[in-house]
Amino acid sequence: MFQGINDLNLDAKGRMSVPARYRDSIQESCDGSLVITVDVDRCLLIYPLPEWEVIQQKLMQLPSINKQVRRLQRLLLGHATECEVDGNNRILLPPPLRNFADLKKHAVLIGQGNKFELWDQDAWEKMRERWLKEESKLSDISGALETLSI
Amino acid sequence: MFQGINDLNLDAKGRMSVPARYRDSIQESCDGSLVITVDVDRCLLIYPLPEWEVIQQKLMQLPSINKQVRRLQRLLLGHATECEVDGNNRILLPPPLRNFADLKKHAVLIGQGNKFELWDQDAWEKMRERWLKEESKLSDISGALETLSI
DNA sequence: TCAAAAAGTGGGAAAAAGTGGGAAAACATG
DNA sequence: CATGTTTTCCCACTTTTTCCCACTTTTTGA
Repeated sequence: MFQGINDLNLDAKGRMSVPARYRDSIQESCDGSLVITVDVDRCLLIYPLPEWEVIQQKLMQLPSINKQVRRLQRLLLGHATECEVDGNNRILLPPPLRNFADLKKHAVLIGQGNKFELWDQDAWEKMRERWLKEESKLSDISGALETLSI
Repeated sequence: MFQGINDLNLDAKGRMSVPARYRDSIQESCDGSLVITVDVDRCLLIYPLPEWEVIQQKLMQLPSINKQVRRLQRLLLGHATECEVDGNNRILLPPPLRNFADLKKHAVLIGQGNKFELWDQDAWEKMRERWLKEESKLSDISGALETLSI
């Protein structure tokens, strides 16, 4: 179960060091084998390999005659790349994915349950500001959130 | 059950000392394991670990295809960070969270039942003034508040 | 009012994490 | 097949984090 936010720096070679607090958990769940792919919000998604395999199955079972499905398959399956954590607890981000998410030096890694999201720092902060503004404008919530008490 | 308001100072390393009156209760309910996350009002929320786990379950069971749900998950799960009370009864606030709530030296800790809220002092005072003004303008209340008797 | 205890605060040293970069290996190119 | 480029692996240095000690201030109770 991944959660929490981490500011981090990519080095000149495009490597990202895995925050210490997730190391044991990653080692245990996938022995350092991760799968990185893209998200429609222009960030990267990082799954432990076994978790990814579940998602992959689900995606492939969808009816690919459907345009929206086909698009999602192209994005997620098409960009999925397996990466290993190296001896210094870093992962090398493949250049095409790095470009997709517009990752420069400053990045943000966010735990999201079964996966991580990796954002360019500027992009993340802008997005977050937008959400907070929209959230505070909503005078009322609807649907699934109506009974949520935090 | 946490209640009450406390002025407190963060030290240069971003540590906050836990007010003496909550210590026993925190020790008992979670053995010093707390989870800190963010609130849409730009303060931090501090839960005893077992309390947080309930919230976490609720959040993860929501349909993440829903935009508003996804946003809430990103904010709450995405920022949730486990922290331990140290030997001197302090907790170290992670820098990304400290920045989010714009916490400087002077802060305010507010008991809110199953959790605490932690505000920057200036932000808290401004916010409170605003609420009081708005409240006095509203001639009537609606919805969930209609049957409340205080 | 004073002394003892508790709470709050500052800061230093050891350990861990993060970072840069070089050399060897693998790959690609003419 | 030789040469130049990229990739991978690993070493070593720097920075950050963690843990703990000690001092100051506040509270408590006699």
